[in-house]
Amino acid sequence: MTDSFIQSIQRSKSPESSTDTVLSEYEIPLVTVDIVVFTIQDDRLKALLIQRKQEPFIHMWAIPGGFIHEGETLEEAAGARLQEETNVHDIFLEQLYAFGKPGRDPRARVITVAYYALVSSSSLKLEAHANAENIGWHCITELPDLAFDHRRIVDYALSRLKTRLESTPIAFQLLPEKFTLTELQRVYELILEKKIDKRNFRKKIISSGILKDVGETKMEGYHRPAQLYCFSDTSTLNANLDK
Amino acid sequence: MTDSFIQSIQRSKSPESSTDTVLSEYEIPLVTVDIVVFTIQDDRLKALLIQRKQEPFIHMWAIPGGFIHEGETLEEAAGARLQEETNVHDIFLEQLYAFGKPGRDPRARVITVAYYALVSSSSLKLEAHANAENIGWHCITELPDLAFDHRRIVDYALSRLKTRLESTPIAFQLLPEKFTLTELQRVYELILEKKIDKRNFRKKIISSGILKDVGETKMEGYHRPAQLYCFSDTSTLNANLDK
DNA sequence: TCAAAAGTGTTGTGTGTACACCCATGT
DNA sequence: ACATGGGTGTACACACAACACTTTTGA
Repeated sequence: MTDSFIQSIQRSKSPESSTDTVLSEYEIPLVTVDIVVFTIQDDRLKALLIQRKQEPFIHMWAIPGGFIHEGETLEEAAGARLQEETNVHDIFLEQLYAFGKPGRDPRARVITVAYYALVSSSSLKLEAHANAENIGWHCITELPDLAFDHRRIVDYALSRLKTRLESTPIAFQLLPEKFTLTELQRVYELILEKKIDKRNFRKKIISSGILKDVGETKMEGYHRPAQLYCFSDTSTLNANLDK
Repeated sequence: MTDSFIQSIQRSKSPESSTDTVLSEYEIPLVTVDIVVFTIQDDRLKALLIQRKQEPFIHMWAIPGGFIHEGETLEEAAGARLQEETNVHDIFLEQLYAFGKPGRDPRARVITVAYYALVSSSSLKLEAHANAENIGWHCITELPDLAFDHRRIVDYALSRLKTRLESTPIAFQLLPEKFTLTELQRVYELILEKKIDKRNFRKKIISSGILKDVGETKMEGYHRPAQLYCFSDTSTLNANLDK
């Protein structure tokens, strides 16, 4: 995807050149989308990374992404490239920021529109049958060195996720449809990286009215079972401005 | 700028075609920057518009913008295109959002990275010697029909401006270096479109510590002169993530 | 009966809001 | 002396933070 497309552009547009900044002659920047995918797995907040098989940054890890195809909106492109590389689909996406500093891709002028995505811990079994072998979840506290400016993009995605979590109820995107209040609180604690008081948390969440008590309980271990809740209003979450 | 460049691209890349979607054959979207420039003038919040001289949307109003040149960061491009069209320079810029829905420009696939800018009412004498005749400030409550998806961009810029104003002290960018508390309060009222209590406003601003009392006063009319203040810390405002 | 997590209330502190009068100035 | 906007303090409501014990279950 990204790599082979850049190579084909380089071949078709400038066959005599083999250097880095081939496309800058045309003054037409290329545009990609890159996606920081978050999930919660094994009680850790993790991001999805793919190990590169080509230069530049060969063998380094990168976030998934690729070029925008004809007829796609930016958000559709982000969803489609993600599905091609990971098989996850129909997930929460929000545009983060456009990164376009000259030199961020050594081959050409590439502007990327970065997104972040949240996937439920229950739906993430779907990944790992991608084309590449080396694709995996990495704890955000222990990321390897990343290709391009992807470290900066991940850092910004994380900071956006934190602020969003304090203003809108997006935590549900990281949980299965039915969840306990303790599980929900754990999502907040992992993202905000701080302990939260159980009583205050429950009071705030319940009084906000965004939860529905599904009449069921969940047993886990040898102790009192927990009430299951679901999110009541998914319609308010879409923040896509470009449709 | 945008128009002549698209025309030259169309000529050079596809001389036999004279239709709208010339560049989509190459699947390479073009990238522009567009800027919503706000100021306060005559006790109104206004945005800068330029009347188009070409198709499409000829004679309609649009926000300033243009293509990204070689070697420019996105923010530099926004500042440069703005200066070329308006002569304002060194102003506050913040990236808003990337708009890239297919069809938003009928000629070609164009993705725009939108910015908003704030200019001081004292520095805005500089405009109006631009190349075009029809460039001017329009009250945000009485905008004409805008070209492309510019109305949506302006609306989003305004909503971003409101939320930024409640979280960070950017109002100073719309005022001269020295200002009175009443002038500052008026900026808040015009942007947030609501009356603010004078005592509560002054309490909050003063206790936040972001203002410095310059020892001077300002006389205006036949009444008690007002204290002048300036903003104490301009270093915390830059939100550019791409540098 | 024990272990382990679920569930529940009260009190203090700080932040935002509502509200009315005196002050300094030029004419 | 008056008209005009500049400048100030207090009381109430509400949101947030701190904090400890009882309940339910399976083993």
